[in-house]
Amino acid sequence: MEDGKLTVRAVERALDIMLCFTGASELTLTEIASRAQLHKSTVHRLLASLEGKGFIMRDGSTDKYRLGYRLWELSANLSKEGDPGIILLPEMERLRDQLGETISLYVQDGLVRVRVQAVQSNHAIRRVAPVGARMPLYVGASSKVLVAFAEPALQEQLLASADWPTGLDQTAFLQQLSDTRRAGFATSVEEREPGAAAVSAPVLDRGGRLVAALAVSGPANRLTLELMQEQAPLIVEAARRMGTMLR
Amino acid sequence: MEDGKLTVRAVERALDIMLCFTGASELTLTEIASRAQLHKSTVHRLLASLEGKGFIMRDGSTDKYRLGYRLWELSANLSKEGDPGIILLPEMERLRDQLGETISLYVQDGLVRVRVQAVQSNHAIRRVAPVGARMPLYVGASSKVLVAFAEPALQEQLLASADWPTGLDQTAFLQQLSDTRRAGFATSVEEREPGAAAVSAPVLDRGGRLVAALAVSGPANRLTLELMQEQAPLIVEAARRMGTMLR
DNA sequence: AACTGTGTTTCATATAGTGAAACTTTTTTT
DNA sequence: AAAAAAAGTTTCACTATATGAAACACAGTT
Repeated sequence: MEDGKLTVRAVERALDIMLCFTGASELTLTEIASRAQLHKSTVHRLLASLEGKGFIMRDGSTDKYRLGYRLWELSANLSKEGDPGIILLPEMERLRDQLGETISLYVQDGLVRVRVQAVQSNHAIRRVAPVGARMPLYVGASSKVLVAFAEPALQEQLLASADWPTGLDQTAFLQQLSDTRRAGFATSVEEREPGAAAVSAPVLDRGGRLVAALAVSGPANRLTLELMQEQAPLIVEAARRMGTMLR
Repeated sequence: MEDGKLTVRAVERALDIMLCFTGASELTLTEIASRAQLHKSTVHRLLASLEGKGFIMRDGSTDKYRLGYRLWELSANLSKEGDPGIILLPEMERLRDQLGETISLYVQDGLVRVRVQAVQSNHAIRRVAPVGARMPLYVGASSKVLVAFAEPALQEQLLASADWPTGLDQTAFLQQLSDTRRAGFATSVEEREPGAAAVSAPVLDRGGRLVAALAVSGPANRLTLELMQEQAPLIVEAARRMGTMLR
């Protein structure tokens, strides 16, 4: 073909089908066909293969397709001691106790970020509600970290996206990315949410690949820019330590 | 071919390659080829496809292949609020507080089970070490649950396995599976570990599919058979509630 | 330098995946 | 209830496409 890659089309299509489920919990065959730009019968065959190995399953009542638990089983292989979301929790709790603010962990997914783990500043009860929340990659400290340390292709994709907010300056954004790479962390004050501020540092695996962004967030009147600059080394260090826990 | 399934061979092979990583964190191309019974060049092409989509990555220093973080991202789609290992934690903590014993969550993976989450009876510090531990599917309360409620194919595979322990009666094992299905839970006393006992109940998703086994374990002198029978309904109910939290 | 072990690329071959269309089942509309 | 529309599934001829042998590169050993 035209691209120089030595690759298997059927496999890429099957993986694309799984990627269709980012943001959508269940899809019908025709929805998948339309999203992945494939013919119904092709999708049907690929789904049968995915389902047979447990990567896709069907909802008993709605008969729609959804991701299978095999993915969870395999993701337990990503860190030394099992599920990364679990293994990174103690370090996040330690940081929360140290700084007294809410700690979040984000991963990039397409052109959004997903909060995969969080511990609240409130010491009493763990608020699990916001885990799973999806936010744009355009604004916020963690977005800057996730884009700045990602592969360059993501930046281009993001800037070229049709969803880029009108009135958001791309040159300034690029400058912020460059600042983030140099400093090793990013801050944001009332970018995504009025009255909120955050500091964020990258969690890199042993190969130096970006895995997630660790963020400390709180009310802007408490988390001043000065305080965040001061606390940044602690957050960078915690993120570094979390990286070493991954395989 | 001989089986009636309409499926795509290349895709099944690619998925098999990912499944090679259960128990092994990193593998070389030739190791994968040998495990999956495929030719080097086939594996190479399939790996290139998997790597391109982030399902496989290469370790920077050793150059070996390992699973990619895309799997973790996708597994966040499996429960309503993100990573299942995280979302199920509060319910496990509640049960621990109620019964005062260690609570574990196991998923089946090939012919072993993996502890994907645990909360210790010790209230002070969460002991994260045993998460990720792998145990045989032949013995223990959770093994019985995982096999009893799995698809019948697993039972056959397990009984036919070359690793079946000599001196372990298959008829008795099948009887225990049948008892487990009828009762809705399983117990074990000093089966896997001397001096230890456990009760286990299945976590089923809304479609009734087995996802995991929830287990309460402790010293056999405290967890008598009578006490476990008495506590079983609580564990069954907690496992049921956990199932409803999954998508 | 010869050697075993990796990972990678090339290339002829026919297998194996493809998509149009036919067919069945389910859901919606009349 | 009947008709129509949509979703899911299977069949099948075709050739595009994945395959594996072999050859190539590129380490690390001896």
